[in-house]
Amino acid sequence: MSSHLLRKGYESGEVERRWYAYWEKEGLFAAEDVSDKKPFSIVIPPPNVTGVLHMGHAHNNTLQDILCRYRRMRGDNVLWMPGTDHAGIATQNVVEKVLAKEGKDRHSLGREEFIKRVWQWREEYGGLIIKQLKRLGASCDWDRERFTMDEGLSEAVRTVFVQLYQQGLIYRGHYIINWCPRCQTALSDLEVEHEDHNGHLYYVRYPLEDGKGGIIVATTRPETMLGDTAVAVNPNDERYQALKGKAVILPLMNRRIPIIFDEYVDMKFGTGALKITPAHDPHDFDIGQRHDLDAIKVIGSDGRMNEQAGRFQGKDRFECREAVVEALREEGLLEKVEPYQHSVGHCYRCRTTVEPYLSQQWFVKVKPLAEKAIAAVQTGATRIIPDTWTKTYFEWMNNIKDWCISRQIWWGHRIPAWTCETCGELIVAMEPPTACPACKGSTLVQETDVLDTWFSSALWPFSTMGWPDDTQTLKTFYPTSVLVTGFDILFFWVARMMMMGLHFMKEVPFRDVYIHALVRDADGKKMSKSKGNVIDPLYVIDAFGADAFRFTLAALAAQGRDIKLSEDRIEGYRHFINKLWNAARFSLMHLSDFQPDVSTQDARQLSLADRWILSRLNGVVEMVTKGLDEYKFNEAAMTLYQFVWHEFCDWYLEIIKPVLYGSTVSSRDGSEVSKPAHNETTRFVLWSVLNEVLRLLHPFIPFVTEEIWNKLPGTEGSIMKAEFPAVTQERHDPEAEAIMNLLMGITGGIRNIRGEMNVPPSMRVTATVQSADREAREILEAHQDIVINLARLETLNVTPPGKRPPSCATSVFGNSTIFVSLKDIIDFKAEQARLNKEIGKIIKELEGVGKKLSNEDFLTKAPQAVVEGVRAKQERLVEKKNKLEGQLRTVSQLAGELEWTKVPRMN
RNA sequence: AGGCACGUAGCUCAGGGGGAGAGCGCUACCCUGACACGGUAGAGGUCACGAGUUCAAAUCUCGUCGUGCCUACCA
Repeated sequence: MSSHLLRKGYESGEVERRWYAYWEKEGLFAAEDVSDKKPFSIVIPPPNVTGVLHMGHAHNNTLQDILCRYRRMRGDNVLWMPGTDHAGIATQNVVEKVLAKEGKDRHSLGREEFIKRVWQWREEYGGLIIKQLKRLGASCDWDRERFTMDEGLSEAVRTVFVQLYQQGLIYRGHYIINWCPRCQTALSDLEVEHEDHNGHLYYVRYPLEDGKGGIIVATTRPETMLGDTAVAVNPNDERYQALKGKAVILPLMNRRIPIIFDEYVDMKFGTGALKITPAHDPHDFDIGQRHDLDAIKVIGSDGRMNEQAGRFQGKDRFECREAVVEALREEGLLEKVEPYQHSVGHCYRCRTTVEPYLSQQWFVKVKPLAEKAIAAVQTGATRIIPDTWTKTYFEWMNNIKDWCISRQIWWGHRIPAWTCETCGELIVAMEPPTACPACKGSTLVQETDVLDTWFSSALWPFSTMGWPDDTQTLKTFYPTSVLVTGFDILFFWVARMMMMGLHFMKEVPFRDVYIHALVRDADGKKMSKSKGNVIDPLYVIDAFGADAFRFTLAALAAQGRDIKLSEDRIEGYRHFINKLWNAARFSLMHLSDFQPDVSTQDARQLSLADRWILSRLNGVVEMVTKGLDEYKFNEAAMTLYQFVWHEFCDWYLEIIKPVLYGSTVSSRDGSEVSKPAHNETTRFVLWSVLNEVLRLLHPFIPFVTEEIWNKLPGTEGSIMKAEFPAVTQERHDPEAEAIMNLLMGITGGIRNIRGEMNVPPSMRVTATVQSADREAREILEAHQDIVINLARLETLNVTPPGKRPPSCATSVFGNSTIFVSLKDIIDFKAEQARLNKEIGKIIKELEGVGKKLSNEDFLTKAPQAVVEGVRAKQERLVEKKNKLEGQLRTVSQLAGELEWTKVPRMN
């Protein structure tokens, strides 16, 4: 028998590379477009091409991989569709930075040339994250990898755009949008991140035109006053009734602007008078529309004051604020300044303060689309898990506003719209038109804007499968089974996929949406490069192995709570991988010449331990299956951890060692009895439990399980092709579990005494178990080997209740009293203390039980079974207490007698 | 401002109306022929606080405090 089947410690690096290459080569990740098998599909949340793998990706993809591997083993036809996202703004920024280093910018290159450079960049660096996903073990069908800028996906984008336009669900118009002066583009509402900001509330006096006093307005942005075209008050505001039909002179600009009356104005805020800047505030814009006011833009697209700003032209908007305030102060029009906290929007890409900006943009009218998306979740066509996110989803969907989809950047899907130079006709079409349908003019200029990246992402579940063609892939795999994603893109992405999927496929894009937690650092802070608290997944994989990393993520993935990740945790789970490795190493030492098909099942004579471990395994299969089916990854992972470490290793392997080694044990009368080498059954059980454990664990820790699997006799091919274990009712064996519980309890009692009384592990002692229960006695006698072996006994005596053996420490388990003979080494004082502690615990428990049983209401109203249970417990406790107190009396007496003697104590 | 989570052992967290759990850490003893990335035993908790429902509350309800997060057009 070779003891070198496995190395002493598991070394992940080489194993991972070898098996991943093998899986890919064998095409084990491939989905079948046509198959009799049940389809199971997931589309990957496409990472940015510019991205590098971070903890969020690692977590997200680990969960998806677990599901996919599990489903494959369950016999499903699994499609895990991979790909990346073109990430318009982010990618453009990255390439612009590269250009900047060369002393160029995109404008000097020109649009076409710039886009060429982006593609070049993508060829060179864009695949990085895909390689990193492979390191993690992701079993995506890589032959189907997609990119949102691919020809096929671009066609899908154009198709959707044209159809929505024709249906009146896309429109173009002048509105206030969020503008990033640095990125030089419009942003959607979602791309603006609000942050509280300590600013000021400035009170400014606008003199009345007739010179009779003035009106004071309050504002946080005095620089916008340069573009004011009115002052508004509430029509119900008593204070301002006299101002009807009047006008004020706008300070610094000396422009006459009217006082208007609008219900929007809050009488309780500030002075109840609101300055109106239709070109630089969304609400002012609405008010301006209602009152037919001019919209004067005073801030340019670069964030600097323009020619409309008079003497402030050229100043940055924040410099201008200071200057305006100063000028007002000089003119005596600044009434007061109060500190004021308000939230300010920032660009999600570059953190620049966003400017509300009036410009022509394209929008999707989302209300009609949202209605269907809401209904789909209400009817359960799509489930959101955990359910708590359903409410958030509805909340947002019900208050949804039109989506600004045009971006003034170059990298992205160019909007398929053309304007006729001759007559101004707007043409939206799949292909570039050759002539204007209105005037037949041929000078047509294409829209320069591109679409929001999320517009193409919204089509991902069907565009990746070949839509708008009616492909076999779509027939087989749409709707997808589940979408696994973080809540941070619930609105950005999930909600929009729901809308687009329902509209164009007439079917939800996914049956389930599993929303997982965010990975944070050990202190619960969001990981970010600027904070410097990121843990690089690649570093983790190198240091601890992909399996340890994956298992950690799964084990910590409790629904609805963030994951606080630290290296210590990962190290802890690496120990688990190592434990499994060594359990396998041990098993393989005894299985090297084992032929599972030869030791036929019908000849099996299962021992108690065999029956027990198989019964427990059966329970584990049930729990793991349930856990995975309900997305309770942590429960499945922890069940396996517990079973492998504590039941399989700590108990089963320890119990069968003597059988496997064929060693001798002492029988009750002291004679040596040699264990027959009939260990074929044991070997069979050992083999099958390990075999099944590997299959159960494979979705979580694919590499190490594959490595061991291939060393295990009687297995063929990849573990990926093995069946996921199924519950087998015949293995369920409550009797074996009950018997083992007794044996483990008695063993535990003896070990407790040994530990507490400081008996050296090397010393074998004699134990006596007294029990009035004949069945318990028979069990103990029949299985004394187990207790003798695991409690390190010289001898185990089993008798009916009787005289107390001398020089003993005592413990009680069930209705058995355990005596451990400590001849010459017993320290009566220590034993007294130990018994007192033990009795103290029981008294505490009895108090609680007693209180219940003396409560008349409990006895009459609680279910009969519960009352019986408590009664039985009380009886057990009283009996145990009596026994221990008897022992305490004896020991105290002995301790008193020996007071003068120096009792040797083992330390 | 509103909404949603969460306060359980020193730390990180499971659990979720009738016996307070795990991992890590800690203490003691052990290199026993798979594993010291190990073994055995042990210490440690008014389950945030206050009320309510109930025979019974860590668990359900309400409130308070604290901590996160999300959504908000009141300048």
